[in-house]
Amino acid sequence: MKKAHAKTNRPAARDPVRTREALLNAAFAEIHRSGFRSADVDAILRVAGVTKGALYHHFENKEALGYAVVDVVVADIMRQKWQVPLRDAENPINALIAVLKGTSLEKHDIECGCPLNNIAQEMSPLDEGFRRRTAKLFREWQGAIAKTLREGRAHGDVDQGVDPDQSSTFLIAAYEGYISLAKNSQNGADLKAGLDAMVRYLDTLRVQPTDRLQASRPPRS
Amino acid sequence: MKKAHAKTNRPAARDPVRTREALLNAAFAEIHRSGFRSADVDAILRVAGVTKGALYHHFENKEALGYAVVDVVVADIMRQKWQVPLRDAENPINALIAVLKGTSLEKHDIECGCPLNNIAQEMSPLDEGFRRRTAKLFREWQGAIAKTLREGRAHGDVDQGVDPDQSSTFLIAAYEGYISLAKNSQNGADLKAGLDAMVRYLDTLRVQPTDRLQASRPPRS
DNA sequence: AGCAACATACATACTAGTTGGTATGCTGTC
DNA sequence: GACAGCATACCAACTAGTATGTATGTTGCT
Repeated sequence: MKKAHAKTNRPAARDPVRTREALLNAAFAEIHRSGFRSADVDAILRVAGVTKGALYHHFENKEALGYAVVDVVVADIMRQKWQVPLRDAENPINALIAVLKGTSLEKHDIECGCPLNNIAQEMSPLDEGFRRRTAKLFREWQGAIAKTLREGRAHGDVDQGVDPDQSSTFLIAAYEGYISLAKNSQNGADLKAGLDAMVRYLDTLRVQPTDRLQASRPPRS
Repeated sequence: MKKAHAKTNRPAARDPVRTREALLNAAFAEIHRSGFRSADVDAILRVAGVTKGALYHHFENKEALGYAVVDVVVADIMRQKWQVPLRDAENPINALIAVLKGTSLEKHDIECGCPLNNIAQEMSPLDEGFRRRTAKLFREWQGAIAKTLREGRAHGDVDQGVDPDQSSTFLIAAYEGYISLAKNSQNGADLKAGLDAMVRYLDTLRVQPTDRLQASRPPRS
């Protein structure tokens, strides 16, 4: 009996779940391009194919919509990219390298940057609700990498000298930094070079011969 | 007849240089806090102690004011913090470490983040004028560090295995990354830990005994 | 005197949010 | 099992506030 509405991206009449998702997806795209404050609500409605009434039925205001975008859409993107591949990986270093190599070098993605970092940078000083939400996602991200490294260390794939928390934070900082630089230069080669540097760093975290000093691994306690 | 308005921060009557500087400084502060697009022109005027007429006498529009802020104020901040100390440094590694240690851990500075990166992140995808200007400053910054490292290598203070360009870009990416994370967490200890990690990395760039393999130095060609 | 350097008041445009109303589908009742 | 009753889902037009930018007037140097 479910209405099989066909081709448009406009949600079928009376399909609140679809409507809500259409709004979230459209809002995410608009926010990703323009930032939250400059995100045009009317543009979101046009893409979602609904009107103001629908929006303000599902969300109290623009801020609540933005919160939901972070809680649902951005959170899902990050978890799909990082947590899921790391969760059931045989070798953590290989898995991390694979994730890095999976980073898009598409023009559009480079120009828009990291959605999580974008919102965090824009809203952290201005809105505690956004700040807490993005900080939570950063913590989850950092914790997932640290956990993987810790397990890899126990399993003999990661060197004992590695501090999982420091290395994890370092990886995230470098990753976001390179993405930021590439967003500015609009040059995919810059991001590629940065990711390559990170891959080389990750290789240094593998188990090393114990007789060799390892002074040159940056993040250690 | 000269109105001897003494105590306010309002520029002296008929002092165009002062007026222009007051506008630039007020605009920088406002943009640093709120970003360019959400920067309130009236708030800038209030802080600068002038009116719309003065603003639009000196600048064609808000965009031109923003461009000037980047070209003058932000450029000066970056050069004072990096280029100047590096220019006449005896030891480049020591100088870079000193610059890092000079990074403010004040609450206000952590919450606002790096002015250059802020504007670059916000405006790069939206305005080519801003993008070119910020990209130029990043290039200058990157070039200055690379030059220092190159000279240090020739002088015997930096290891021959170091690629000045890659290491320089890496330093900037990590620096901006850590600042971004701290801006989000609003935790000065996070930034401190990141800077410490960078200092440890910088120490690995010093001349090393040649018989030791140095696989674990991230940015190399 | 005449132009640069401002101030004041106002026009114009945009945009988040509201209001009042309509259509749809579920649910309990007979 | 059908229909009254009702809550949910949505629409279109409007409002109120805010933002940039402008038109015009005034003041002070040189």
